[in-house]
Amino acid sequence: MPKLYDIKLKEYIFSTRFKNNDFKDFIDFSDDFVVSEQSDILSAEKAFFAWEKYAQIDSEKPFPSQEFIFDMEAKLLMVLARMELNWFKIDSGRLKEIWVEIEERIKSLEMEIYDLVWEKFNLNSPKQLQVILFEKLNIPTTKKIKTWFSVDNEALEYIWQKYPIASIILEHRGLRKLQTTYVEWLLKTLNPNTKKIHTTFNQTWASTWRMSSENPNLQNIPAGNWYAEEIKSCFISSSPDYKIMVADYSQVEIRVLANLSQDPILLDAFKAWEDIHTRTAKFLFWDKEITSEERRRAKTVNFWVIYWISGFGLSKQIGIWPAEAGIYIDKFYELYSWVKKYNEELLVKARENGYVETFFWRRRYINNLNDANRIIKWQAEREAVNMPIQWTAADVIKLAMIQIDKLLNTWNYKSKMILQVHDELVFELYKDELFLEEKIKEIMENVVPFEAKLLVEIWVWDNWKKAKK
DNA sequence: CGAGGAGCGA
DNA sequence: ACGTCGCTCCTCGA
Repeated sequence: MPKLYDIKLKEYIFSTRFKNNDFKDFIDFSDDFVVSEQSDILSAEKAFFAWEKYAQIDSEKPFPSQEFIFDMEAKLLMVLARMELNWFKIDSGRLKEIWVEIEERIKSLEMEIYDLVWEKFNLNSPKQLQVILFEKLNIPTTKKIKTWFSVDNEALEYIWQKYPIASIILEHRGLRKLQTTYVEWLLKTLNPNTKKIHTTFNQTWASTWRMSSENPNLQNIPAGNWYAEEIKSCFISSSPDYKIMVADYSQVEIRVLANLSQDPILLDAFKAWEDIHTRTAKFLFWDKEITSEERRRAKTVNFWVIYWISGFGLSKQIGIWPAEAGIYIDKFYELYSWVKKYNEELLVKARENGYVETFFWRRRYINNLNDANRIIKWQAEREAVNMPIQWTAADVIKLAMIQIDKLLNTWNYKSKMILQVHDELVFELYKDELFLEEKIKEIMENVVPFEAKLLVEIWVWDNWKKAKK
């Protein structure tokens, strides 16, 4: 495998000629050309930015595993280039139908709103909406923002029971979002010849070393409500010979936390294949039969406590009083006492060294841990606590992607990896290669020999829509 | 064109 | 003041 800087030297010329996305105008979308040229250009871009970023790190003190990380990113570079060439097929006909359906609903919601206020105004303008709600209708304000009072979802949800107009605005806004950001943007970025979506993966732009995706961003396709699921079902396989396979890391962050903190209760729960949210719920709510509502609350607690959230923040999340939320947080640390100890020691070390490290010794320098301003200090602490978890999770899936790509390529399988969404991989699975499902699950779960084993869930369908968890 | 408000995902 | 990050949309004023 060539080193990243070798790739960079070889491809530098391309990256300077085709900065950013300008190159798309030069691409002839006939198949041969795409495979050879575009691959070079995309790799070049990534190599260029990756090299720049590593050059920065090089100027810092060297640290043990730099070569390992460097090697991983270099290998991933090629994997991403291949993924971008595979593209995701879209059912554009259905997408256009959805656009029309949404448009009709939006029009009727608009009429309802204009009727209620006896006036036409621009619903897309928060400024105009503020005037209508807070001056014309005299609705009490709830949340201050820089300029005046907020009309965001949180504010509207607070008043919708007393003022029905709020719920209409909420629905209207949600549908506009789907229509413009997703349906229209997907149709715009769709390649008309191949009916496929070409996203660009950025390997090195995110400060967290997560990947990002743009033109279009395929990492924030909505899910949950009816229209959102309809949009997801428009992501289809490129031919009837292929299925869409989704492989999803289950609770990856809390499993990573278990392994970093070595908390015995947490480790045991995972080793015994217990449901971790129920485990927490049993402790929070006194060991009786756990209702689904209690499990849901415990899930939120598990999820947020690893982000070092305040009692105030947690209370807003689950709609309880701050004092009660504070009790949940204390309880969490009582049960998983090593997690608390681990976080405290991590912060002590971070203050001494000025940095924190991930499982793979990626390093993050953190400045404001001793800032006199509490707000800034807390933010730095959250960053310090978060980073080893989030970044380790990002590395886990990167390593898995490299191995899976190797598997698919050495045996010349027809199945392809087409997308990464942080803890989820999407494949086109060829009909004669269904056995790859097990192999891929095996790779993903064992790519890092954690004590609390990683768990991967897999779905296979005709499209990207999947059952709600 | 950029800031600000808003909202989607992980 | 009280998860983080990234991408995209729209408006509005310079």
